[in-house]
Amino acid sequence: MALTDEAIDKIKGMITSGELGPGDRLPKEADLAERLGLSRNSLREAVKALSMIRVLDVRQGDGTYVTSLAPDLLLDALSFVVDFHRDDTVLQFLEVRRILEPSATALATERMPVEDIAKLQAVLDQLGDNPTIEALVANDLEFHRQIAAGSGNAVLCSLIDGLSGPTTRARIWRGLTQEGAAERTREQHQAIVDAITARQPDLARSWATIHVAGVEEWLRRAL
Amino acid sequence: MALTDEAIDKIKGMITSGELGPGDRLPKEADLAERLGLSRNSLREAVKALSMIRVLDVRQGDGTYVTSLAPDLLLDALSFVVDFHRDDTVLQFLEVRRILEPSATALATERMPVEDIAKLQAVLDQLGDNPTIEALVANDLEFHRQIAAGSGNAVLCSLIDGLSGPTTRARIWRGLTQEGAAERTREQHQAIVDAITARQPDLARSWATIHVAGVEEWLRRAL
DNA sequence: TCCCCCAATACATCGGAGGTCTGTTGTCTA
DNA sequence: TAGACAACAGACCTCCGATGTATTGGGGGA
Repeated sequence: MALTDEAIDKIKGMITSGELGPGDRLPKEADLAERLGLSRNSLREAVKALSMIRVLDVRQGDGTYVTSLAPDLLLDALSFVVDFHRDDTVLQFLEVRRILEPSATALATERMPVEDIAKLQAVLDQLGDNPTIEALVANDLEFHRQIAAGSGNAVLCSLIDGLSGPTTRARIWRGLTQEGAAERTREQHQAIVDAITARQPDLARSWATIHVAGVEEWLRRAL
Repeated sequence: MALTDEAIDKIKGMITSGELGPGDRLPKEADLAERLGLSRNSLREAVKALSMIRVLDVRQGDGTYVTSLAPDLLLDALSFVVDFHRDDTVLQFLEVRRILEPSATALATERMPVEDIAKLQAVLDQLGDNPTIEALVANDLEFHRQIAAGSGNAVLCSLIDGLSGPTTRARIWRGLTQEGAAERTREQHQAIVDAITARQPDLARSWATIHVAGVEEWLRRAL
């Protein structure tokens, strides 16, 4: 195994063993390099890799710290990864979303406080009459994010959020190529909010399924 | 933005733009560094980060290549990330598993070829009478991996695989075996295989739900 | 024709130097 | 005394040049 990978494992070990907790500061580069028995350059590669996946937070002029290790932070890296995928695998991501999103919506129906439901409605309302494609997509993203957050499960939330990345592009194309899509999306979003407001999980789940399946079906035909 | 991060973005751009495809070889370090306008050391940090998440594959003495970019490769990094989580967030991961695994099992029930079902049964059979914890963990991992693979969705498969990393699983098993849950798990595994063999998706889904929920419930009590 | 050796290639690792950013401290002024 | 400014030290950022090491492919010998 390469020296750098070893260093990564050792730092990982320092964290998982509890020697380093969230928010703790690492020894300075030179000291840590000496302790791990490698050069600063090699150590920096290890630290860079760990900061990429949000495990470490390096601040120039200050020091290197362990992040909060919150699930949403760590799963953030997911969206970076899915960016690399080409159109043919996007369908698989969408299939997974069709599994996750309905469940998240059902959970949100049960757990979401009334005031958050109001915020959800507000998101829908703030969309004007003739929004741009970008505004539509941004609004859609925000809508689904709030529902995912309403599930009360940070892991589920950021997973859905991350998976939505690659499908975003697809939605933009959809908006460009399919005229009635925007209006239908709005209707479905409203139906989901209504179901949540009425506290009917199975109805909310069904609408969410239909909503995602609609995008999926369109994409399947388009490819 | 740091120079290294810029380099990461540029390399990412070279791939997403199609200039570099899966399997392609990158220019050698010195050339690429010059082209991107930075030193070799800084470039190496960028390459290291990208190879961490399996986007690049560096081979000493040969060169640096773009990987296949297959979903399973890229989501592999997930298990690394999951390892950092402590017991309190593991519950959230398990909750997500309880959403994904039943659906994957149901999909596998419909799509899995007969010979793969036989292999699945073989996995269960090859476990002896008094297995070690390591054997249990490995067997459990293999069982669920084969089912996930049977769903025919690589993204779903590696997501499930990554969500309960070996570390997490081992930790859970260590606790479970102390309560003699090994036998119950084996029965549930068998029930899942039976349902798949009978091609009854709803039954398979239910067993999978029960199976995951059992672990989840135990963990909830243990914390 | 086959096999072994070696030179070329490319990544791995190292140590040091100069630059830049940040937080702190000490001083000056109102 | 309170606030603002300047100097300082600590820590990361970037680069350079050199040496070590693994892989590959070609040339020479049997």
